[in-house]
Amino acid sequence: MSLEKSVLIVDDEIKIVSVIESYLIHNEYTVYKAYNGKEALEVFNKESPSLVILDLMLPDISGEEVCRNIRKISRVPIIMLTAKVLEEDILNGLDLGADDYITKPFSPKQLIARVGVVLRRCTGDRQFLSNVLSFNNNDLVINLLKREVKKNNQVVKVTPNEYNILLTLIKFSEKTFTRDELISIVLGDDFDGFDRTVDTHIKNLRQKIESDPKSPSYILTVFGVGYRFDAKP
Amino acid sequence: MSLEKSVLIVDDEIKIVSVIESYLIHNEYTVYKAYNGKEALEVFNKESPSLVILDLMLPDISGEEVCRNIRKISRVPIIMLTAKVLEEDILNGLDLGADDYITKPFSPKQLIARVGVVLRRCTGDRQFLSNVLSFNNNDLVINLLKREVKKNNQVVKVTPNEYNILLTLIKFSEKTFTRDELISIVLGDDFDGFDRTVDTHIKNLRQKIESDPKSPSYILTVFGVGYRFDAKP
DNA sequence: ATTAGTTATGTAGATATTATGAAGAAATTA
DNA sequence: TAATTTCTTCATAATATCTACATAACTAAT
Repeated sequence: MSLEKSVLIVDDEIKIVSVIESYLIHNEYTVYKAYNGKEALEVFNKESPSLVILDLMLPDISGEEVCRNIRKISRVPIIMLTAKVLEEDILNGLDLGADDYITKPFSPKQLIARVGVVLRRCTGDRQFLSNVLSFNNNDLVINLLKREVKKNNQVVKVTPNEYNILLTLIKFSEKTFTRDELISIVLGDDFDGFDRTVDTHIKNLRQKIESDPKSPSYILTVFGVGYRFDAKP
Repeated sequence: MSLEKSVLIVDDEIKIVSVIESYLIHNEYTVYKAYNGKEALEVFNKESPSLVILDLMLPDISGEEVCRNIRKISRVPIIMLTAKVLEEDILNGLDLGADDYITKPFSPKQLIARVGVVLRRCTGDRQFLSNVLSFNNNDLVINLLKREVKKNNQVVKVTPNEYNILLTLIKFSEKTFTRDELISIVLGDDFDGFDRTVDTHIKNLRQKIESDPKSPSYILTVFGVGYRFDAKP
């Protein structure tokens, strides 16, 4: 419920739990512990951890069963941790809704790293990660799925032509486009208008995405030729 | 960019690429291939795949470098695939922004399973956990079993087409749908009517589920493109 | 510094897209 | 079959976007 990240460790081997715990605490996670399946579900319901590390060999209910029960009510990230190395077991684990599957003996460092990766993936601003282009340290972010452009974390409304011009420039960042090329790509070959129309779209785009539209840093003018996109990493 | 999922495989071993490819195709992924780092970046820019499987030992640019370059502009999920088994390498890989790290020799089945896990986490199409979806603090509640929609605790009657459009929008929350996409999903590909019919359904839906249909907060218009659903679960 | 050519920019009419209400057609139900 | 509901189309109003043009600012070369 709070901002801090918490992890529930479920394993009946006290030693393993305490090793993982110390690594996690060292990395500033809040830690909850459970030594059997029943306890795991209780603690889970009570504490709503941000992630669960789940051993599959538990003295009472099986880890798989615990996983299934958690999945009925939550999509919390689950990392399975087990001595079972059979292909079948791993596939089954992933199929049950696990987010990662680590076999014992394992390296605590790697486990912590994977905890970080899974959390980053699951909590990181809930965007559709694969469909996002971002430039200049998230100064300019384009969500391809939504067709949405964000400048400095603020949504800016771009028109269809503006969006298409921007995406064309970005897609071939290294290339300088002439006005005619942009027109034929964005407006179609049968556009019989004036090529300076592009200038107006560029002007409007710059107003929206440049920090200083007077001296643009994304959409650069190539004098005598056209425009190109330049993204700082 | 569409509903289908695509994977870019980057590996210089042709045999490995083709094995992975056949598994992926069998699981209905679209596959792109690259056999070196330069090609990988080109294909990546051109195709915007939903996920990248990246070998770290490439003949030209190192896989790490490719990963860094992709991460400059995209948060696409990356699964690293390599013969390096040193702890250090794995930690380094995860640190570069990889979403998973699999060592060779690997099991294709497990690789595919992990692709699925990562995509499940990163992409929009949510599999519904329960039979009830609720948004905006129960302002809008949809009971999938009953096919019932509640606005502000009041049941509102929605027609079959309205329900299907709403659920399609929700299922791929945040994706902007064109009218034609909605028509082909909801009314079937053999609908030979007018795409503006969708507008009327949207209008009617908004009357039923929006607090202020004049300025909708659930079903948003994306000018020149179509509509999308936007709400906190 | 001058000049010819090019780009930047504000504005406004033209064009395109979306919202909306109403009505007939089609489908469903009684 | 009649009654009811739902779907589709259409017309029109309300918005949003596009384009062209005029003029200012800039660039490169003489």
